Amino acid sequence: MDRVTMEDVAEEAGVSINTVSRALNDKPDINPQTKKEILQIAEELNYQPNRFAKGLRSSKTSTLGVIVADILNPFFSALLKGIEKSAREDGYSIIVQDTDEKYENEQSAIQTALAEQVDGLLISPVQTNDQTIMDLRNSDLPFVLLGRHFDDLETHYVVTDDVKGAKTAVNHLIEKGHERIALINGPSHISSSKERLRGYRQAMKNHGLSINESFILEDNVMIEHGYETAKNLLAKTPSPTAVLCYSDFVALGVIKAARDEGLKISDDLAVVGYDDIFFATCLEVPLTTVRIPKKKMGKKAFKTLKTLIGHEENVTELQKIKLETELVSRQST
Amino acid sequence: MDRVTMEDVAEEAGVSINTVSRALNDKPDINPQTKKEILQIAEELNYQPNRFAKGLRSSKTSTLGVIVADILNPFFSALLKGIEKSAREDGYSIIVQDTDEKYENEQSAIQTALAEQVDGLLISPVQTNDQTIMDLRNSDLPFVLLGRHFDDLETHYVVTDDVKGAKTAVNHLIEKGHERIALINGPSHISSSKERLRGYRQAMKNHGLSINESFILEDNVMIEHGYETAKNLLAKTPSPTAVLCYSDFVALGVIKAARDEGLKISDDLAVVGYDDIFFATCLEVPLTTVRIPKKKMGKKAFKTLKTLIGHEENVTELQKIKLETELVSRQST
DNA sequence: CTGTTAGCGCCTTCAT
DNA sequence: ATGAAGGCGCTAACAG
Repeated sequence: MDRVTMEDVAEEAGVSINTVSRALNDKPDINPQTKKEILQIAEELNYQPNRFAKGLRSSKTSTLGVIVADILNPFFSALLKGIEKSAREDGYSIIVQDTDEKYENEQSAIQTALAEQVDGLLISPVQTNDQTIMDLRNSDLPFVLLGRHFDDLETHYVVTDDVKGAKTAVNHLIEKGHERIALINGPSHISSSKERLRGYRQAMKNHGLSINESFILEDNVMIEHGYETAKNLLAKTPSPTAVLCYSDFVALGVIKAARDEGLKISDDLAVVGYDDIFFATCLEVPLTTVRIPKKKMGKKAFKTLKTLIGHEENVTELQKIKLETELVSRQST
Repeated sequence: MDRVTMEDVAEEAGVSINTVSRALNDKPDINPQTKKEILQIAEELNYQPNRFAKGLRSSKTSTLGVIVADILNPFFSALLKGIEKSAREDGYSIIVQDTDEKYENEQSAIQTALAEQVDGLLISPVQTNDQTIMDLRNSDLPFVLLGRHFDDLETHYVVTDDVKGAKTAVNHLIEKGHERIALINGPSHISSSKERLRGYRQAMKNHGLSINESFILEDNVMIEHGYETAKNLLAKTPSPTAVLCYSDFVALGVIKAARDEGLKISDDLAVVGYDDIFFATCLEVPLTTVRIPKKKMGKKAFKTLKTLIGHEENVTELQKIKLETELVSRQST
């Protein structure tokens, strides 16, 4: 049994293919009555539009590309979940690609997305190089950056307010009486690292605290835990009494290192994570962390992209969206 | 600047569209020299085949559907990562859908996949009902079950040997001297739960240990931690001295509950997880767990599906693949 | 309001 | 070894 086409429906309804098309696509110029009949018949026959014919004709595919840096990272999984859900609700399919934080993969992923003729693209860029994104801007494919953005490259993006997020976290630590506060940050080429560093510096400065530059360390995102880095940090004299981490994963590593040193979390070393992923609550000492509204962010990114797709070539105003984070205070501080 | 088509290439090369098609698709009946020239020109012009035209003609899409129960679950993320990688290497794109372990979502996801005209489907079924999968079997879309399978429904699948996995874990606990061993299992409609229960029973029986049926509990997969369940379990008298958990997440909940009770992990309560997800090593007491080769499983599932797609309508032999797990012994036992 | 016509870009006969 | 013609299923333009 072959797939049902518009022709089948047309025949059954005794009208032309075109009329069927009008009915199915909510076009004007059709008798409500015929329309109703056609829809009915299409339903009975279980008509499913052929995406490829449609895509070929209209060059609209109802498919979006999503390029994330690492699906295994719960932060991105959660974004993906939000994106998938809202896209699906809106009739879009998503094609997912994973770059493993490697620039060359980003390049080929974007190439692939272009070849796939997606209607739009959501990307969390690797940021070791901005060439691909620049190229992309020169193509006419609408895209929105996800969670990361460039200082010197104007694009649409949906991120969180990382300056503020880090600032709030540091303020919290200062309120708790800490002065020797360290930062184990992500790679400095990533915008969120840069901004969190800014937030950290601002908060310290605002409270008149001097910054020990050796307390500012950088870690790899992919390795996802700051164990070694924290080891180094804790070996310093004087050692910090509090650490703000780039992610909850990094915080895990820090906690492990602290345990090795016989330090008690909170009492001897306060730890603040970032992201608020599931297991933050499950630790021996539940983790204080900066919560990112991940699913919401995914949804928002989709909505934003959809707006762009709607307006097409139009000079749409640049969408620069910063969502708020929330400090979730638990027992690690 | 419009997209480059075969026509453009043909014009540039001074040949017919058809010849270009022959060159680009490695068809016979073409002069090696002209072929070479055409490929050269296609390259220069950066020709990209139009998937939709291609799909329309050949009804092959180079796209696979992947339907997982919960992207947020690191087990599925890891599968996805393996699938994405191997699919990409082979020129396939993947369209991802998430069912949130809900049967109605599975139904619509499969409908969607059908409408999307993917070449094949990878599914981790919800298993509260097998109707969708039965329907799918009656369509001619090749599909492979992922991580879960049905007893009474013959399909291709790639899973792990859950009977053996659980048995090995229980054996390990018995070797350590435990006799009151509990099982906090997943929902009983999921095949892996059923099989792990079988493995548990077999291991206990083989060692002549009697099973306290009240030590066998069932938990929700989505909630992803067995905290409440473990609370109940630990309140029993006599209480178990060891627990095998359905996942590392469940194990986390158990550990938390044990902490509440003032029980020391390993000494007072031995805990074995399942999956071996990242943070299993990062816990205060690193978790002994049954490692599932997740990425490998993803790759294997893709390969299997690809075989089916190759052979098309053919009565291909049923692929029932069970991968081995590995008990990773850490400090929680 | 409805039908006819003409492709979208590609691949598959069938000629040459 | 190459080209011409036709059509996959659909939508958009133009007639009526």
